[in-house]
Amino acid sequence: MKRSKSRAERSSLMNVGRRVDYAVRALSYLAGQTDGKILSRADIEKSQDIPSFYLSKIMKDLVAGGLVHSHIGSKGGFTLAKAADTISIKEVYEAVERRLVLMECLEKGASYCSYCAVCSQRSIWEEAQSVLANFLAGVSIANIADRQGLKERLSKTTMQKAG
Amino acid sequence: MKRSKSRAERSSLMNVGRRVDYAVRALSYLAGQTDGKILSRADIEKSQDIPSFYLSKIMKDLVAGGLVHSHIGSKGGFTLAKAADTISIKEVYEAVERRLVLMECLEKGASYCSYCAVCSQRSIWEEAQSVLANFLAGVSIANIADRQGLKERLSKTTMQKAG
DNA sequence: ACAAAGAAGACCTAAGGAGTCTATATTTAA
DNA sequence: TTAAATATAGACTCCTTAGGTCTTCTTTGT
Repeated sequence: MKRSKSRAERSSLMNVGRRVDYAVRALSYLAGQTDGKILSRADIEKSQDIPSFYLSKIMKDLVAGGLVHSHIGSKGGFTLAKAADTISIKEVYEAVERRLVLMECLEKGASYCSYCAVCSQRSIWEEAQSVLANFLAGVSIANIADRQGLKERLSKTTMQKAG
Repeated sequence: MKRSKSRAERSSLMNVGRRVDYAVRALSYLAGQTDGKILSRADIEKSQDIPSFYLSKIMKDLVAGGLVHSHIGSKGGFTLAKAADTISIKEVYEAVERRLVLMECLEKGASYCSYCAVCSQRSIWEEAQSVLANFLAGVSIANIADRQGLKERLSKTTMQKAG
């Protein structure tokens, strides 16, 4: 019974691409709402210039990761599941991509590289990884949403797209 | 006149894959030689369990990056171009992959994301990137080659492959 | 009942990573 | 002078993935 690989089984390399970008923007936008207002996918997509429908896959991961709540049905949408200052960028990355791992051998061990047991590179990447992970664990969505008054700019201009 | 994209123009995302792994192993192996002995591609490939011919593309990048010297012709091969303790892992990464950049917007700016000017995520990834880059700039091939006596193990056992 | 949402997942395209191989230029050794 | 050994350069394949689009089903508010 063949089944497609889940996200977690796939390549475990660092990839900070559009998914992460969109996820952070969506979460920041939700964080900027007053009294936990429910926002629909289409609303978020429009305000953040995210391609139509693409966000649905990302929000699903954020829901599964416990970062947002979804509200099904008419007038439904999304809200943050916890305070913005308790959502770290590391969490976001891991929710929408995969565990934060720099090199495959760090997850797969000898099944990836038979020299694993005597490898002197391994500890280097392990350290590099934790340096990075610790940094990202220390930055929250609130840090981003508040930074330089982004919240105000967002609500005032509705982020009109630059030329 | 169409030409294929150079490595530098391609996706600029972090990718610590086989290329980097092989490059580090090859350099460590060269570092472990006495009196700058010349080693052929095939020799390095065998000793480090790197797929046949694959190393040629990697060594080309390391030569271009000034990390190794090549010696063409019979009895030719490769030697380090500078002392192992002056070759950082960051240099190696950038020689065989691309500039160390976590998120595309950090290189491409507004051509990647039109919100670049008001983006509050940007500085986060910028900081994360420099945290990582600084760490990798502080680790050298010599650190890896010497670590836990790898040099001795390599020369003694010629790295017999595990089961 | 109906409309407005999310959930789930199929589908497509382009690009990139990994690996293989061949033709050519260059150098050493016999 | 010739043959062997070697790097150089690049074509080529295979497969996976990122990004994006769309459709169908289910749930919910009015």
